Amino acid sequence: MTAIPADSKPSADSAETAGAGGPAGPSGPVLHSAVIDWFDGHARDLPWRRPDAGPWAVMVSEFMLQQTPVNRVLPVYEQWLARWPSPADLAAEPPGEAVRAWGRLGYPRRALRLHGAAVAIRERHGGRVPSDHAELLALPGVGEYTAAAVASFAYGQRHAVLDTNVRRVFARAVSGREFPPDATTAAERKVARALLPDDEPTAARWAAATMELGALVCTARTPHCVRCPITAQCAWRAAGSPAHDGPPRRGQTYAGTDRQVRGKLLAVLREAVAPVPQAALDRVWDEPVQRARALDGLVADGLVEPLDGGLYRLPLS
DNA sequence: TAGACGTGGTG
DNA sequence: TCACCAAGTCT
Repeated sequence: MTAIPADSKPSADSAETAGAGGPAGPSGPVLHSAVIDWFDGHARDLPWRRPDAGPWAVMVSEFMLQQTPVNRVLPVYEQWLARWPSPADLAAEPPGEAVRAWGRLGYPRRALRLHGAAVAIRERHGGRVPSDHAELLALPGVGEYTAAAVASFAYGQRHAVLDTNVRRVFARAVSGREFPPDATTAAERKVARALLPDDEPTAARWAAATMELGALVCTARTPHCVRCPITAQCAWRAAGSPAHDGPPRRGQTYAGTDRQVRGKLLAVLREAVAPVPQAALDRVWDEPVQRARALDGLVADGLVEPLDGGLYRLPLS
């Protein structure tokens, strides 16, 4: 079976779409149908995908899902939207409340940025999550992926949505490699654009479907090719599923790092209802230089507010 | 552009 | 057990 060509034309090219199994390989629409039909039968019932989930709910989910598994997001997401059903509701509270409600999701700067995005939405967009990609991109915490995801999932627009799942699916199916490059490349964007269905609703469906395929089937550790709807067209399979070559992929160290210390410090402040004395923070880490550096970093990031008398709390502004 | 930035589940 | 991994963004 012919693998998906890296230079696939958009499906508008009727000459190519007409002949299934033509010389250029599988046509776009065939590929789209295979993945989207699979999605129709296997998509998880996630709250941010339900009809009652508006743009704000989608945006909240996208922030929380950055580098964070679905299962850990679910309970925090539910509480968050119950407490702050609109951007204005969140914007009306201090940023520290967002950090507190973030709980142990990790990367708490996301909470600060989501709060900042809510403020910006109130100030610049009349309290409505913007639908324009450039306006989304201008919000704090919204990068290339999140802007495309919100525009696509919340507003049904046509955007190349390149998250780690989609990048892995394309790396395998199109490029014949086990893993994508460390950082998103122009070549990956080109592939994603080329494979994007022409009409908006189908493109939005395709974006969600390819993400789900990567999350459930074309997984990083042990891909379930037997259950894959496009296994017959996968370049990586066709090549015999070669192992990743080249330099080892960047690992994440954590134990003993500033990140760990920051996490411990912030955990104390999240649980506290009143300003916390320095001494209480000193207990979480015994190495004073690293501890001070971590605390300074949290203050510099706006995650912690220092008060007079050696007291600290989550930020009121 | 490489590295910082949390946390916890898992093979 | 312990690296690896999870819907990235920012500098």
